[in-house]
Amino acid sequence: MNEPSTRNPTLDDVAALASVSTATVSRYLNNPKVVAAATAERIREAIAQTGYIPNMLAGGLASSKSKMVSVLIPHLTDSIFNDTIQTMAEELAGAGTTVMMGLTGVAPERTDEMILAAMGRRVDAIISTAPLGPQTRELVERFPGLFIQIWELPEDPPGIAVGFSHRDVGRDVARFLQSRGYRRPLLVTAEGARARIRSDGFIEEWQALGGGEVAQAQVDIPSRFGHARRIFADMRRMAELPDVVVCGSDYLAQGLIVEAQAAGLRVPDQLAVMGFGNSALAGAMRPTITTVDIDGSRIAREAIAAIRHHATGAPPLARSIDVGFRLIERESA
Amino acid sequence: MNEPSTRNPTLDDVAALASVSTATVSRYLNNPKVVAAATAERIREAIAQTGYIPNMLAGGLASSKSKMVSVLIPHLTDSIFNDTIQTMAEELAGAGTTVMMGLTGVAPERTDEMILAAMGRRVDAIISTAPLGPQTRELVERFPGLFIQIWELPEDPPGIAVGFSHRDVGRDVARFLQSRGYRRPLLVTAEGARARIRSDGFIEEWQALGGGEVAQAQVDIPSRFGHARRIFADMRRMAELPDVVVCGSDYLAQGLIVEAQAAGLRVPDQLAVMGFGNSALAGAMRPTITTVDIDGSRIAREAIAAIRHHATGAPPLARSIDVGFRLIERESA
DNA sequence: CTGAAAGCGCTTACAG
DNA sequence: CTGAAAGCGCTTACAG
Repeated sequence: MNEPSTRNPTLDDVAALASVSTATVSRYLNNPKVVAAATAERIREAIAQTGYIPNMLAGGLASSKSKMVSVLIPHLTDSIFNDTIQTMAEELAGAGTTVMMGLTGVAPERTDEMILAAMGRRVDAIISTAPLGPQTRELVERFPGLFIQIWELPEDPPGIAVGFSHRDVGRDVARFLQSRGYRRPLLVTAEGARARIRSDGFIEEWQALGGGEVAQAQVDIPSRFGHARRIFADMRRMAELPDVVVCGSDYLAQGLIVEAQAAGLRVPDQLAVMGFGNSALAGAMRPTITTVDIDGSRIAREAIAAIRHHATGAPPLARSIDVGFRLIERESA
Repeated sequence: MNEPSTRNPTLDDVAALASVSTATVSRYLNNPKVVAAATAERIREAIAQTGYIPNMLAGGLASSKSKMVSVLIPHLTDSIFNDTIQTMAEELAGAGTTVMMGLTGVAPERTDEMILAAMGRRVDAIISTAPLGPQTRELVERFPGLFIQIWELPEDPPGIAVGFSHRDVGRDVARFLQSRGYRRPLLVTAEGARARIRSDGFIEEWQALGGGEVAQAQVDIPSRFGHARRIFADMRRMAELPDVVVCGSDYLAQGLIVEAQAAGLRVPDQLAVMGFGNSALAGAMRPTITTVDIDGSRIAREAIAAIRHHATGAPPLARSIDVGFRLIERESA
């Protein structure tokens, strides 16, 4: 039961105990069906007896497949990406691949650092939610694995992209709100390229449809519940109150509903609120929040499918995968 | 400018270009001050020219220091651990260490899998929020790195523990609520060992202080905003309405406030609500949420300090680090 | 301050 | 189906 155990058992120990070569043990580990049943049995026993745990650093070095994937997100708290990451981590873990998490924050140089770190670990893929600057792009071009940009669809992605059109989201929301009869929207935009594109899309369509001026307010990224107090306070100082507030996240939308109600306004009658992301709370809030559903799990699954496809050596099936979005009408707008 | 670049540049390429041995380049990379200034300069240039990115798989294998840390949490969404993970990832990244994220879910066997994966990658430390079963414990005992259990303080942790006493939290909350004059608490407990210990502490103290029966309700883990509807509906069917609901998270507390208000109850006058975790929304909600603050960032920093200390080869300074907690009185209870 | 060389623990053609 | 052997790209005593 108790080995001398001064050091970790290695492949050699297992091979010796099973009276086979290390090559055979390695094959058993990576592709069990190529070894004879009787041999496999002996190896299995030897592994159990030694308590062998394969050293994936060595394996990765020898095979130049690290079975690691780097996932880059700006932050964790109130993150709209959580479903994507969660699905990613779960599905990959099932396949023996682990997720290396990189928090890029808002500063673009952090993204470069994290990509460098990922490349240093020879990850099989980098999945990034961060829009790339020109410098980062150069770096990524040298990455031998698969680079997947998610949650947006740039014109000319360095690797492949899995996401949806933020401009179309903005447009659809504009069309929806006008058809509902709203006339004085307030657009609360977080810093960041994607939010800006949604806003542009909104304004474009809003005015193309004959809508008037669009009021705007800024919050820092990510747009959170806590932003609502200031936004609402500022709003009350406007010459004319907006009739609908378009938020960059369901969290902020929730915050605005709370503020409005605390001030005695009925939602949506006196103030409508629209969210983004369809997080779980959107359907559970009172009133339930009208929002835009993004299938974050599907983004993860498409990314993983692309990674698996890439692993076969085949060229990508598509450079851009559009998972679309769905406007969900509920009570708040 | 454009190398032939059929393969990644290696240490050898850099060494050759700088006319030094690979040993010297390696030293420059890991401990720059031991190489002569002039040599360092040549190496720096060679690195820039080749675009060399060190292969940390090889480095880790040779040095048996992977510069990776595995962080195990049950899930990402609405997670009370987000601050801890965020701080951890940020501080470690600054030191060139990366975080390998393991989502253990609720099933204990997933935890074992993730620990095995971490050991296979020869991580320097495993930081886990999951309470350990006997089987896992055996596994952990063989882990040569530092095992850190966080968010709780078990009697006899396999490595070290950084957390606080959940029992004391329960007791303090009981004492606080009785002193505030509440008499009919409803305890909403999530599944999971820690929540149970807080509940036990609460009930113990509540009754020691002469309080009567404590009503209880169950939710699955983690306790979320969305649980509130059912809990509130069930509550209304109780013979006598509770006067305070003690929640396992601020999210659930928020949900109950929303439900109560939607039903026309004033919080806290007709129904008080108490949260747990002091997430950002607790201070921003209306009414603001009375809760228990856990300094998640500090837990991360203490864990990192322990890892650094461990790296020097010294024995741990303490097996248990209690970061405490703070009851924060706000408006909701 | 620097170099030659062994070694870390695997994988993978190649040959049988 | 299996083995011998080279090689993956680093680090680190050891010696100078």
